[in-house]
Amino acid sequence: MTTTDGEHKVLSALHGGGHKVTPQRRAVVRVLARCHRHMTTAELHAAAAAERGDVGLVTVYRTLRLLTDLGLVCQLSADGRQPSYVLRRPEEHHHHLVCSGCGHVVDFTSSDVERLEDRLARETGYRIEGHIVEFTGQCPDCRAGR
Amino acid sequence: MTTTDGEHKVLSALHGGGHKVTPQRRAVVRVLARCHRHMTTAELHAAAAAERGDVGLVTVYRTLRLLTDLGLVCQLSADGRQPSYVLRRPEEHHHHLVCSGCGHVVDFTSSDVERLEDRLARETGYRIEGHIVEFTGQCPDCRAGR
DNA sequence: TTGAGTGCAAAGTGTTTGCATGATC
DNA sequence: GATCATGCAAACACTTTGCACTCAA
Repeated sequence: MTTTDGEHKVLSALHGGGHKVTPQRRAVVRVLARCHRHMTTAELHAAAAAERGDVGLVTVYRTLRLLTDLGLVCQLSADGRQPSYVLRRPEEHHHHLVCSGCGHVVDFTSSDVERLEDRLARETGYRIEGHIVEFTGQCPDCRAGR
Repeated sequence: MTTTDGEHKVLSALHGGGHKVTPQRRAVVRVLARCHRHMTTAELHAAAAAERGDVGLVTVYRTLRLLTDLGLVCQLSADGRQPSYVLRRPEEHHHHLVCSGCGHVVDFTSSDVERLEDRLARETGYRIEGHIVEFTGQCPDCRAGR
């Protein structure tokens, strides 16, 4: 039963924030930490329940909300209907490039986005509050047919 | 009963595509053409029904789906939960800056996004297929307190 | 005239909430 | 031991679908 860095970091943050570290939360965090794919609530529930039978779907919803509020997890709006989630790895502000095949997520930062934001503020008079910048594509593996 | 350019363009496109131009569709298109705000399905339904009593919510859903498929309307994923919609005004590929106060939408194009896309493709080996780029902020009016 | 379009009601999803039980700190 | 977390079931919110009727072309 190996413990990844990311997993440990999240559990510490939970504990430090006065939140209880329960087996269910461990299971969800472990799943998130182990893969670099984005997952929907339902997928996470299935994976977490495979580790520990007693992880309810409702708990997964509540855990994801908590982790998102704490800034430990990023919510991806992209793709289609349901939001999906990935562990937040870089400390600084970043964006995501998501593989439409396997769901693998690449984090990246870009001064282009900040520059664009400045330009928009200047030209429109808006005070920019936030943005969604997400790219989708096929990763090298999926392009090669696995 | 004034008819805006946008309204006319959309109705022509509908007709040209072999779709019927019904009073209900007219009402939805008119509402969309008259304002530069993004609106949810429910908001559009309320506004369209105010013009003509007999516009059902289901028809609004179906009309928005059709218009989106035809590329006449843009679906905004941003904000919170439900998607919202705006008439597609520029012909070319563009992005949106949305006011979090009044919902006004500014269309813009940016070579920064294309540049970023190229860089990502080069550095990650991904074949980029699409992106979501949406900014939110407060428009000058809303900043001034209306 | 005729098939696309509409409205209604019902069914489908995905998510949240109320409440009693259970486990962490 | 007190409190926060969990699970279940029920409630919710949004969207889609089945079906008979209507109307634009």
